Amino acid sequence: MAPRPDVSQERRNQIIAAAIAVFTRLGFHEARIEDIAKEAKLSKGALYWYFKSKDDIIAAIMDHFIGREIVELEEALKLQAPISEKLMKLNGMIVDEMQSMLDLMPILYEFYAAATRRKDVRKALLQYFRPTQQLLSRLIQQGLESGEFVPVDAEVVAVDFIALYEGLLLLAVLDPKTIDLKKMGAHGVNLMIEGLKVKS
Amino acid sequence: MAPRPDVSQERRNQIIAAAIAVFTRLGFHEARIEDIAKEAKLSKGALYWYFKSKDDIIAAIMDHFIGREIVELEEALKLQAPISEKLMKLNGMIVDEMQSMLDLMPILYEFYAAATRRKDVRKALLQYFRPTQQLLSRLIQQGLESGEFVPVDAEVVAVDFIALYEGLLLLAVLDPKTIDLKKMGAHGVNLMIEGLKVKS
Amino acid sequence: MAPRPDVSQERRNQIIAAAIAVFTRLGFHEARIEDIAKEAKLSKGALYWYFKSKDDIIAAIMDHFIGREIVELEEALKLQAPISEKLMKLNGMIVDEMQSMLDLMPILYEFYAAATRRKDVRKALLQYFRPTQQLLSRLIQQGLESGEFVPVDAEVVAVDFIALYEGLLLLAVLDPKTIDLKKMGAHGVNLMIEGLKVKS
Amino acid sequence: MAPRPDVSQERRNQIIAAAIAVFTRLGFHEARIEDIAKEAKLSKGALYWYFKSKDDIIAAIMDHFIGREIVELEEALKLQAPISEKLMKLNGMIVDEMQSMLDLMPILYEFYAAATRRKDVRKALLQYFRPTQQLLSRLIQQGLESGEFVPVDAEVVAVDFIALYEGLLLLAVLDPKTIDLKKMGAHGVNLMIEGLKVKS
DNA sequence: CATGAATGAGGCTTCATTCAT
DNA sequence: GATGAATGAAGCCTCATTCAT
Repeated sequence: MAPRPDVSQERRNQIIAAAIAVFTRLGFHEARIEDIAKEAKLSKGALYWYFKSKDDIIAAIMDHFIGREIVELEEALKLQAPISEKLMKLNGMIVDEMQSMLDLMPILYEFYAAATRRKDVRKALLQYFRPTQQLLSRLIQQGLESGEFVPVDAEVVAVDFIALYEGLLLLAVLDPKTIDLKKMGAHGVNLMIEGLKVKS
Repeated sequence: MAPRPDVSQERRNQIIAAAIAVFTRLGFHEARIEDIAKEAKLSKGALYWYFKSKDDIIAAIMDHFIGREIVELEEALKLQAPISEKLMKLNGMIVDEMQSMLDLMPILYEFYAAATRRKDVRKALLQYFRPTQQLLSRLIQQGLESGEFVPVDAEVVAVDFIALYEGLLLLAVLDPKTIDLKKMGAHGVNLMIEGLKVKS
Repeated sequence: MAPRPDVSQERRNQIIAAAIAVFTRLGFHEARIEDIAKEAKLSKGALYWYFKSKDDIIAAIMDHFIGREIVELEEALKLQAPISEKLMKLNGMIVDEMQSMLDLMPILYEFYAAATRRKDVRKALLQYFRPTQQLLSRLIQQGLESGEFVPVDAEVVAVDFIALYEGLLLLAVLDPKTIDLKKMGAHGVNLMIEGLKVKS
Repeated sequence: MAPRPDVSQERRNQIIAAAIAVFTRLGFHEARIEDIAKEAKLSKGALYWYFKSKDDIIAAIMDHFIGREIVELEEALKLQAPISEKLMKLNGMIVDEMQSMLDLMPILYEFYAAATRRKDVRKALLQYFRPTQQLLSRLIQQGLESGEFVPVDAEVVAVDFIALYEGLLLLAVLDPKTIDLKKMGAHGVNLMIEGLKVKS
């Protein structure tokens, strides 16, 4: 009588979660469909009920990454404070988010590797960075206009910020013992912001 | 001391070169031993004469990357100039080298992805960064000691520099049209150096 | 005696019809149970409610073929006319029926192929031919007895007639543009009948 | 020193032969690549060294069928005898050949089934019949021109002959005990030839 | 040293069949 | 009766690796 509730979205999420876990552990190539099925506590066939292929699962994960919301970051712009402080605050938030993404780096790096060869992956990843970059860019632009910062190309500096974050993330992956994302991020960003400030 | 360059070494290099070309084009997983053999104008059997396995070829490529010399960089330290200028100079050299590595990024990123799961790869890659990092670190240290720079943790700043470079490299891979490695690298480094300088 | 046409029988027919359509389009192997279900506007589960398996559906189709009545053909024997004319008339009816079976040839040929390996299928198909063959045989026998035909083995000639029909059907499938079943059937049968007639 | 002789043609034939044996036994669908490999005393991989896919093997078998030579049949035309005798002789040869093809009927009928859905298969099979048909047609045409036969459409009669043969082949497959290809073929052809002759 | 035919384990995927709802 | 999500056995095919020549 009661129509069975549509479980398909739930299943898809369940499979995506399992796939992320397995891909993280083994990488795209080493991970077997069977492994993902087991992790999801489903049969192989069930996976193919919800996804067309292994690649389709990977694509769904990519979307899952890209689709992250970053609304909270917007808040940083609304504070009443010097731009440099806003930037530091924003930086802190970004680093916090990165910290939380450390576990996903194995997958993210597979995407980066794929991006070197596939335009669609490049595009998707760029979308991933764009919101943050635009936020930074706007903020820096504000600093320029308010006279707080020396005249620079806001876009370029925004890219430099992102680059710093991304680079630290990579180094943190390679050497988590030595690299303290938070500390080193703050340090680097601080330097850049100091460099931006007009010398009084 | 130097390994005598017998035929064997020549063949190995020939194979490594072919493997790099093919892996760059296709990635580790998509590349077939057959493809590498063809690229090297050898038979599959010949490859197995010189390398134990596909993984062995990959490992050799890794060594090939790591083993690159960076002696020229050392020169930067010997100039007679303000540290900030030396740093800028060094930066330029590093960026130039990176520029030349852009083609190898597909392989490098596969290594990064592997590094997230394999300690040996992590170690090897760290070795790759270490010399540059130490060079930067020493230079910054000099700046501190000479009073040219504000007191900072030289190690940390060196890492921030490397991170900036690495991050730009990633972004350049994703969006080569927009990202001008040289310009943006100079910009970012310049900001940091400005931030380092003691305000007069 | 007649099986009461309950819902069950109706559903079975519905499924058989769908299966014939799909098998015609795709063949036994390429056709999926899912395809048949869709064609029948039923669910896969429903199909399994009425049939034990895919093979069971195929078997039912086989029965469906075999069970076709050919009562009308019997009429041909009752005409008052020379046997040769009766034969021509019968031939026309057979060819007309074949014409109408052209659409089912894809399935019929799958059965023929199966017949080469399965005795039960062979038996069933023979039953399919037998009535027509017996009809022909009886008619020819009449011709012999009436002295209208030269002495021949009626059974053998009946088989030759059937063979001619079947052969034309095959050729019509392979080359419908060129093969005019009706015309060529009439032509061949006419020749044989002429050959049967006693030369005056 | 001695270059290894090229075994590829040999291997292909070996595989084709094995495939014919297995397909005859099991049919295209039921036959496993593994079965063919075992029959050919090769590994699965070896099959794929010489053929791209299972379908490729089937296509090669098709070609193998089509490629049969029928030169000997041509001889029948050169005899100095009445056309009707030549036709009987030709008939005998065709039936003999068919007799020898009985074992291949399981495969041939799979092709026929496929032909109902695939134009390329139809074309190939038509090529298979064409030479024989043309031979028959020419012979009948001779009979017409010499006044030995009543005026008929030689093409049509040739098709009827072929149809008779094919039909008998089918019936022989279904009921080998009853159907004597040779006898019934001779009988039917004889009737038709009698029908062709001008009544003296 | 070099070749390339041969091997066979193992992956992805399909789909007939089942069964909880 | 009917549904369609779920199962899992089994097939085709790939490709790293071996080895006779």
